[in-house]
Amino acid sequence: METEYETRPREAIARILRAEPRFFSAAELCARLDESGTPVSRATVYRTLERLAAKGEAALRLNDRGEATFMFCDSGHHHHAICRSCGRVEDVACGALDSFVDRLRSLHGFQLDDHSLEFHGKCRSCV
Amino acid sequence: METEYETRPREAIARILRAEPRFFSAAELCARLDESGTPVSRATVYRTLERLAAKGEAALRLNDRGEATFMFCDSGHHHHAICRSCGRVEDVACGALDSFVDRLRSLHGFQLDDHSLEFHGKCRSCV
DNA sequence: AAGGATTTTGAGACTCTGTCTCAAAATCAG
DNA sequence: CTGATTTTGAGACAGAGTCTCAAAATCCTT
Ligand SMILES: [Zn+2]
Ligand SMILES: [Zn+2]
Ligand SMILES: [Zn+2]
Ligand SMILES: [Zn+2]
Repeated sequence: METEYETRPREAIARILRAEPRFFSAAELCARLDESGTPVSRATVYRTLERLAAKGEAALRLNDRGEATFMFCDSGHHHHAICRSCGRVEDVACGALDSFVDRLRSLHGFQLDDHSLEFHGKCRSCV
Repeated sequence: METEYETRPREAIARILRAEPRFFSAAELCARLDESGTPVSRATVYRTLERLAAKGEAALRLNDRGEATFMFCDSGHHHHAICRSCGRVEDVACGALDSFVDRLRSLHGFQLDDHSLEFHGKCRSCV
């Protein structure tokens, strides 16, 4: 068998991710965990995040420095609008990309099977 | 004054980038340069790519491992369709994102000022 | 509540990407 | 050719992420 254990490190990480709708880097999480009195090793932070992402419970995003960041997130297909100043993330339903798909197929013979779309700006409280 | 010199390393890098419409990582370029008999140090490869990107002559893209990759590219705003198997890139004009912009503003009070959009699939010769 | 099979963790070594330094080499104008 | 200026390369360095393996935690069974 392959049972899953509920452990203190995993709960501490989930608690931080649950608290804010924004992406956290592994380093950020380590710092937060240290502050909150339940330190967790880097290895475990990475393992836990990877596990959450694999289960579809967290979204993985590379920030502009190429660092992996994670956020709790619905599993269905959608996109994100990220606030430049506070990092807050709004989910955005996908749609209206059909024109791109059509154009690419007819113009270049390109067969699309995926896309990534992300918005940047200022959220209501940061404008 | 601040003159720009034409040097062998810069020309060798430009020659490789010009040859294929796809993104190259610094490591890839170093390997190619070694093979082609005009080795260039990593430092110089990075400096040259950074310089090209700053001048708007090359596009910077983080691949799925967070590594910086570069490609010669028009400077105006547009997007890319990238072939999963051969890496070939087709430029795609931007458009049809107005519905997203409207929805975000009215629904969340989010003030958009930028976006990134990328397509993945198989190009004509790889289907 | 104790024992034991199984899963998880942490410390630290390690790899890899990318940056920085500075003396040596290349470029170019005069 | 000479000399001022720019560029390069070797290697030290920093930071993200991976890996190992013994020790610790979890949970099931008795
Ligand atoms: Zn989301
Ligand atoms: Zn979508
Ligand atoms: Zn382009
Ligand atoms: Zn666009």
